[in-house]
Amino acid sequence: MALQLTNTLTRRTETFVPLEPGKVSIYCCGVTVYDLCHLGHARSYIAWDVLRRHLIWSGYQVTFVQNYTDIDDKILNRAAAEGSSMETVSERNIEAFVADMASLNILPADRMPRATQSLDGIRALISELEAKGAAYSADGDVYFAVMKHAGYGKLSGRDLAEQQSNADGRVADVEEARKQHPFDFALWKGAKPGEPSFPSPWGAGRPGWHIECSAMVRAELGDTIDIHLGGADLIFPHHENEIAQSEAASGHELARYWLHNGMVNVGGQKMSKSLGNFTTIRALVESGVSAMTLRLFVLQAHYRKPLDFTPEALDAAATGWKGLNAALQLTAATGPAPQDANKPQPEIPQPEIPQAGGFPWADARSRFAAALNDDLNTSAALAVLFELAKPLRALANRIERGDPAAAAEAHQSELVARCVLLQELASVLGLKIETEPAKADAGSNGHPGAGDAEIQAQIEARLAAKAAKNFQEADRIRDGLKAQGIELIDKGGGLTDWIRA
RNA sequence: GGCGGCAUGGCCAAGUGGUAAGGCAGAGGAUUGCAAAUCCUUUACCCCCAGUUCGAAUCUGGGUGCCGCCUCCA
Repeated sequence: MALQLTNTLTRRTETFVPLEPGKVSIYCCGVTVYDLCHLGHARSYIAWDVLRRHLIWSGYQVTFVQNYTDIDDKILNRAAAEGSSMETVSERNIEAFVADMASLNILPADRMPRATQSLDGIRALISELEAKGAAYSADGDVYFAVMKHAGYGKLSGRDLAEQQSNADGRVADVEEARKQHPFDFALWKGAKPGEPSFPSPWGAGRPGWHIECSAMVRAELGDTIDIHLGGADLIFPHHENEIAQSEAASGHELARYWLHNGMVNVGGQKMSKSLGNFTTIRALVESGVSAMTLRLFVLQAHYRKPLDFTPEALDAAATGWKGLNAALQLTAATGPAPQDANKPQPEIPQPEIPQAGGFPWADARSRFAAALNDDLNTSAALAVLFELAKPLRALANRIERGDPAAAAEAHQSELVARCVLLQELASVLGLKIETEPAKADAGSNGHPGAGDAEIQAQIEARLAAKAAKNFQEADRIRDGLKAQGIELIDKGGGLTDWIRA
């Protein structure tokens, strides 16, 4: 089955056909770099990362461009508040963005243009629009005239006449008064005193938000691209305006497919900076939630539906990930060596990997592919992963316990084939092995708790007590350690492991 | 008010005409000195009403509830 995608533009799920066979050009709206990314951003970019990985896995040559908006009121406000500059705030948050995306195992975009580096293209585009009569200037600002563009509203389903009457009752501020239509939006904003500005034919100022993306798409990928991505909250006005600008200038369709992801909700409300109900990726990871747990949490829901963020759901994902991770760890020990990490797309195997024919689960690969082809049904795809992983995690556990027969079983051809397949499919979802955090530094970073040596001594004492059938003493030691946050795990062969709970 | 979307077991969530995937939690069992961890087994007729159909969670109409966008937002 060919890839089906739900296109916001047509409100239909359509078969994906690229402009050029075998190649896909993608533009993904990035972040305004005034603060750290939160779970909502993570959801969006994980979803699109899976789209990208799936396309690569399917044999497409993908060009993925994502922008940074590094000129914006919010950045200026932040800079003013902390007494630094726009550049300082931007640079810091771009660095954080790169790190956060990497921690979530999101493939870096092929190119990441910035608004501040795209000014020539922006000015050229505004000039073109002006020459075509689609833009007008007013007091140093330049606006796009929505009434001059037939088809304005086609993405979001808005009707200009209707919206105008709706807007009539609103309070019109100074900026509103300059507009010919309430939906007209700024292409260029005249400089305000004390703010950074850039020269232009319309006077010093800075670009509006929407024009940045139009200019960057054009500079990086051309007039028409295959897929344009973004959050559902960008449909209007951002993407609507982007279409209007680009199509008014070029006369060509901007993007064939528009994909939008659903929001992350908290208590039934959208997670957002303005509501203040957000949790940053960083805060989650620092609180001990693993990156792959976040990935699993996000991928268990369909990308277009709203996703509720609750501690319970996150716990469920953490436990679920533990099982998959155990299977993947066995896979790493059994399967073929990982590929060269320096290759451009190192983690995504190409489709030539041999089929695991002959086994009852041999159709797992095609079921997985069918799930992703069905408008990125990651939830159904994950079900295939869990199915493959089940016997592997059981085996991993037996090996862990020192079962000698288990180690031999791991090399049976069926299990090896299963491992190879699991590894391949997991990589398409961007799920990768997470190793246990090191125990060594615990206790030394301000947290009260026993040092390793002391814990080991206690374990020895308890084992001795157990051997002497002094279970009361053994339990006393265990409870004592538990009070310090140390949990003991008895394993086969008289061994005891421990974890910091 | 306009546009769009969603309602499936205790929680999260697939499934778009043929008799309910998966994860988590729960229950029973195995294992354990007891635990923990782990493994095995197991748990739903799909918001309400009406209709179409041999047959509907899935289609149609109506109702109710919830969410997003209409200002910056992934």
